[in-house]
Amino acid sequence: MIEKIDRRILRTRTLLREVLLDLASEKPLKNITVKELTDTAGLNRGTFYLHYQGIQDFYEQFKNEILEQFHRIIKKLGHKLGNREPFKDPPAGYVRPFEFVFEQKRFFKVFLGPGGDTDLSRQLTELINQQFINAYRAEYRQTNAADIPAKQQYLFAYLASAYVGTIQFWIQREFDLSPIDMAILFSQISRLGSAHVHFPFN
Amino acid sequence: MIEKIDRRILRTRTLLREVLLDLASEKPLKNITVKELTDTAGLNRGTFYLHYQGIQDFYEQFKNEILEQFHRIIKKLGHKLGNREPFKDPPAGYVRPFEFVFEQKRFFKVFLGPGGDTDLSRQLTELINQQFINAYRAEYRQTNAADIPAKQQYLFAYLASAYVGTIQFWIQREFDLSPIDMAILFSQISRLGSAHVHFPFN
DNA sequence: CTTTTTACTGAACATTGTGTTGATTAACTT
DNA sequence: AAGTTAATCAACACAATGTTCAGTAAAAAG
Repeated sequence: MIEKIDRRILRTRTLLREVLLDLASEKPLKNITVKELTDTAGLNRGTFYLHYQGIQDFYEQFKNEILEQFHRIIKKLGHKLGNREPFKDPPAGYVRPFEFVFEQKRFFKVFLGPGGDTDLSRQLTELINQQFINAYRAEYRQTNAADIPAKQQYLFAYLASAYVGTIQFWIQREFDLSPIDMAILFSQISRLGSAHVHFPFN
Repeated sequence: MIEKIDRRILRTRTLLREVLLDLASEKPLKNITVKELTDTAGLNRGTFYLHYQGIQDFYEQFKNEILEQFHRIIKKLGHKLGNREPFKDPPAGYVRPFEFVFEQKRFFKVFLGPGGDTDLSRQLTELINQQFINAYRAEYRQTNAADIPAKQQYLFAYLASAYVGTIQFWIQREFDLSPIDMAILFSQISRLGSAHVHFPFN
């Protein structure tokens, strides 16, 4: 069932997001005000409050939408664990997350970059971490997550944060590698470890 | 030459920090105001502005002091790279960073946890990343950092963010492992990779 | 095309926190 | 004990917030 949303609502909401991403590339998120947002959008300040409880709520909704999309993408690749071999020709599912970040580059640059959001990085990491845990539980038929050995959990936390951190570095370098290369790169490092990785002189 | 600082100055500054860490364990940093800070500290609001330009400056100074201390600790261990073997009996230098985090647990819980600081995680990662780069330059007699192969740089970014992420997870788990165990854990995962790590059942 | 619904506007309002200032008091240093 | 300086108190203008309500414009429904 498709909810029909008033075109005016859609227009102002997307406009506000566009303006936000513009403003946020000049100054940290925390210094952006509702007044500034609506002024540059040419909207009445009151209009903002018809849609959001406050600026915090505005960010939250924006983030949640992206997080949901990201979640839908990564939950497909069920068992990242099984494959112990690093691949040279990555399955599409492993490339997709990087493609998504690239598609939403304006968002990620702002929210994941300096002066960005306090929690997005953590939230992404947590999402990926959960994915690892789910895969582990499926493989070892472990009912509840608390039963997973501590060090195994640390491994997942390690990998998840390395994953997000690598993406952040990728953004910082203005996406100098392709999504495919990123998928290969990550699989190589994380599976082989720093001691066994040797890159051909690219 | 040791600068003698008026005891009153020292008292109010440390008091403000204490109060901050108290308040911040109840609510996100961004919702803490100067008024709230000084009220609960029993200080006049004007006094705050005798010491800091604003709340942002206050956070900045606090962070920078910790970052400097952390920097002093990790710059000692020159070449994390050389050791390709994971160790079971870690050198003191590799344990020290974890000890430091543990000593400053109140600070790190607040600034690195949910509702914490926007940039500290990134700044720590950057600090460690630089350490890797320095070590690499020393080893390969590479004069400037830009000449380091891209994928090598990605490896460093990967490791640095994994390092910080592991610490964050450690904090989240209320420091369930000892600093020594953390040092061992990190060296094992990062050197062997997820494919070759096998933890004894504990 | 007309009617009805509803999103946006404009302006006002009280409230809260900010950053600064100047005179006074209290505490520390020498 | 004298001199210095940090903290206090109260007041100030200022800016952003969140809310309200009557009026207008644009969409959806018939």
